[in-house]
Amino acid sequence: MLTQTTHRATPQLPAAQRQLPAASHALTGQIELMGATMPFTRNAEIYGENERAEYLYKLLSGSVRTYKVLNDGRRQIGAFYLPGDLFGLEVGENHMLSAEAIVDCKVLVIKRSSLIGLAMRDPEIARKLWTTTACELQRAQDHIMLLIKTARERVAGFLLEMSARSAAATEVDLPMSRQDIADYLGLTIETVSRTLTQLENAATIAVPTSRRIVLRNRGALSRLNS
Amino acid sequence: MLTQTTHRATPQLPAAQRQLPAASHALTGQIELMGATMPFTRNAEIYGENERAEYLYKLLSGSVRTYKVLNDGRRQIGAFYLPGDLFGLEVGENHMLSAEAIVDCKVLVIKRSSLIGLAMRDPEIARKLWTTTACELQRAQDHIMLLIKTARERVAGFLLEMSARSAAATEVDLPMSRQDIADYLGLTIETVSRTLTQLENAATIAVPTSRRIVLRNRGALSRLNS
DNA sequence: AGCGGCGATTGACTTGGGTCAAGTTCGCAC
DNA sequence: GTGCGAACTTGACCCAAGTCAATCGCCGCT
Repeated sequence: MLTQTTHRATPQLPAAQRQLPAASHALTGQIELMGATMPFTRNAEIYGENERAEYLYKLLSGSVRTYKVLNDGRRQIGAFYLPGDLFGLEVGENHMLSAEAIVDCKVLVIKRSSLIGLAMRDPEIARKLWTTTACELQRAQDHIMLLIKTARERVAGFLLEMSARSAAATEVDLPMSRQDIADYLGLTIETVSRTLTQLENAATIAVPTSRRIVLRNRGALSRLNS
Repeated sequence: MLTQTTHRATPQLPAAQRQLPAASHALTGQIELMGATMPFTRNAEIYGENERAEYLYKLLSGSVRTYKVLNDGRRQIGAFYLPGDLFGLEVGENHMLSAEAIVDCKVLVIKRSSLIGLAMRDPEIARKLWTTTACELQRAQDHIMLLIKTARERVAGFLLEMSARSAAATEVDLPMSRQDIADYLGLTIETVSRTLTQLENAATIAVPTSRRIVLRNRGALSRLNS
């Protein structure tokens, strides 16, 4: 890789620590009353890539993954969504990724057309729609930065990101499988597993159960996170 | 990687062939009259990561790269912009990436605040701002899909993308160096070079000069592009 | 208790792409 | 022309992560 000579003087906080302009806070008003709450069971499809984007979704409980599948079967997970997150908002007619429930979920479903109609009248709503899309863009750009790093850096970054998004300070409860993590990070399940045990051996984390991770040395993780 | 069993029935066109909702067409109206045209010389910084985003930019001539630098010096190029493209539009206060002129450029510079003021009054403008951001999101998501592929697939995807964006059908004139391409694709300069000669040996492309590439077998490239 | 079965871990081996080090080509200044 | 430097290419070697395969551990079922 390049050794860039011109460096910015004001380094940005790493993605995992930075407070994203929370999509969860946007669009919380009377708009939500326009929606109906729907349940989805584990692994159920919420919408598919290229389907018409009739609705916007707000996750009430459970967790969701969005993804694309290449025609040779490789899957790339675009994002994980946790309760409070908005997802599935599109500007164009169609969804760009598919969405599935990782575990049983409750989702608030909001008609896109009525929201856009509202935005035509109310610049405040229009701005919130725009902000929500910008939030996704930020997420995607952080994701790109993850994908150019080493396996250890990617896993560290992922753990910090999940930790920043969950309530508990030092303990992360992962709703997704190793396969999901691997497909999010562009690694194999074996590499994710090996990297976690490496970090555990280095006393950086503890893994009491496979879905529960304790951050024992956040500094070390942040250092890895570049 | 995963062998996903549930496949969508309606496969999407690969990114390079799909017609993006062209940012170049958005926001072309009286708004442009609000801007002043500015020249930038080769390698000049147009704006820096984390700087206040006072302006939105429309490239009139030349080409531009946006990028981030990790604190160990690795650089990731976020996008290349060609004449007609808009860049540097932010919803938040600050730029998320830095932007530099790849060659001497002429850029139309538009005040963001006046544009946003206009959007408050005119829902048409508001929607165009939103669409422009959605366009960047699409680009970022396509970029993510590139980064999980093999070197040959990345290079093929890059060539198809550049070809789709340039006027000439079978010939691509690259404004950027091998280092820029490498930092865009998450590869090293050596791997990019080797991959291009591989493709040349396979009669898939021709490389009359290092900045000029002839697509001799677009089908083969598309097949690589997954 | 015993039996599957699935997800996760671990091990042995392979390989694609990175690293380091020469060359080569091209453009430009003199 | 000649000389120089930057960009690019090529070669030899190495290593991080992928592949393939075996094993473990946990949970639910009968």
